[in-house]
Amino acid sequence: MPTHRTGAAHPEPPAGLRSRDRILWAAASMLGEGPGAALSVRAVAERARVSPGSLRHHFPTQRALMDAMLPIVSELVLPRDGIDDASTPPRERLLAVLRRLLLPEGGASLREAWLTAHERYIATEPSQAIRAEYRALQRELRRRLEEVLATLRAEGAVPPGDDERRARFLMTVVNGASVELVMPNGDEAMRDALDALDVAADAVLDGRV
Amino acid sequence: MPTHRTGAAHPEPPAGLRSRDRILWAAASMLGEGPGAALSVRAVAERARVSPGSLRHHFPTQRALMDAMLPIVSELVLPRDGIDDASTPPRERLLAVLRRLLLPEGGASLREAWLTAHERYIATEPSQAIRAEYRALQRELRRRLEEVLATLRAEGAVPPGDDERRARFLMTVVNGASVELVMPNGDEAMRDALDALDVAADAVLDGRV
DNA sequence: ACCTGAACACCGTTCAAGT
DNA sequence: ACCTGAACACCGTTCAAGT
Repeated sequence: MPTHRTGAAHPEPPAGLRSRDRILWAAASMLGEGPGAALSVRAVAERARVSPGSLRHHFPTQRALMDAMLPIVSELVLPRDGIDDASTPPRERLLAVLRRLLLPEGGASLREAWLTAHERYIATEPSQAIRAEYRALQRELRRRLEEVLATLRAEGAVPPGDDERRARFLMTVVNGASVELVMPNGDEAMRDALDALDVAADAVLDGRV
Repeated sequence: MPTHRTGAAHPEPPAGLRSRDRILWAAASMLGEGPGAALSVRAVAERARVSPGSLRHHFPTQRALMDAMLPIVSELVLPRDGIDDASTPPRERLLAVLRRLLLPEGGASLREAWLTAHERYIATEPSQAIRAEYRALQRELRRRLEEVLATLRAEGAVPPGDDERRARFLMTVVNGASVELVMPNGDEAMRDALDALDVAADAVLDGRV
């Protein structure tokens, strides 16, 4: 029985794209085709009209390709900021903050961030200074989250309550979602992570926390 | 360069075991060896002193083998104590399950567990088999969580709703709390982690999710 | 029924060779 | 620097053939 590789009806990369961008385009178009679209080297390379070797030249490992895709995907999913923009609903503004906490700024790789954090804070017994550094960082992030909650509370979008506790809870959920993104979950990981943020945001906005 | 298959020092299956049980024994012993031990057909078959074909005869798919392993593994991690004991309040029972998910059984170190998970799933590019293993394990844990939710729902302690979504959310919170326990937070970390579980459990029990 | 081992269609990665 | 395509060492699965 012949293979399914009939050469038919593959979407073609837009003309004028450089090889590297054709690869990103191909991977994006395949991710967009829903779960089950395996991002295999050969499948992506074929759609990008590029050899496997060329793909490997631009993205030395399959993981590197995935890491390069994350910012692109999240850019499509993430709304713009505007935390003080009272014209956008409070829920959207809170979610935007949580999503930005979840995904590193500037297209940095989430996996890189985890490798660094692991090395620095877990693998080797952290020194007193490093412990302090970590805690200061966490405190700052929580402080900013509390600010956002205070803003929303001033608008009446969040009922009175313990903002610090709420912020801690939201941080925990963000951390959990982050773990699940860096673990070898499937293409549905991003959807699940964002869904967890939705649930947490709703719990806070409804004064359930 | 020669392969690593030196034929050396593989643990031998206990004598007198039937072929099917040798396979389960081999898979269990490999899971117990920590990172890098992929549950591939050939590796398991070799350790079980059985051909790949024979393995496939007893377990028609790799997924079937994993499914046969999971109850064994998850029983070690998540013993189902008094989940059906209706004399203790539902909230306490749910919290007990979440806390057992948070903390490794048998006094094992949470940090050890993280080091292993990091090594196995993040640091080195996980193979297809290891990815599948991780996802199967997560699926099994979530399934057990759904069972608990269904039990509580049958008692009227949890309003009707999407139990799978709730289970996913609870897993995310547990993961987040776990990260915060292993990170160099202060002595308040345990209090905060347990508090996050409280918040999440309340959100679910109140039908807020 | 149980088991063997070769074969098939994949996979990610490496690499000598071209431009 | 960029790209090719073959080759390597895996993977899960199938299957004719044996007992």
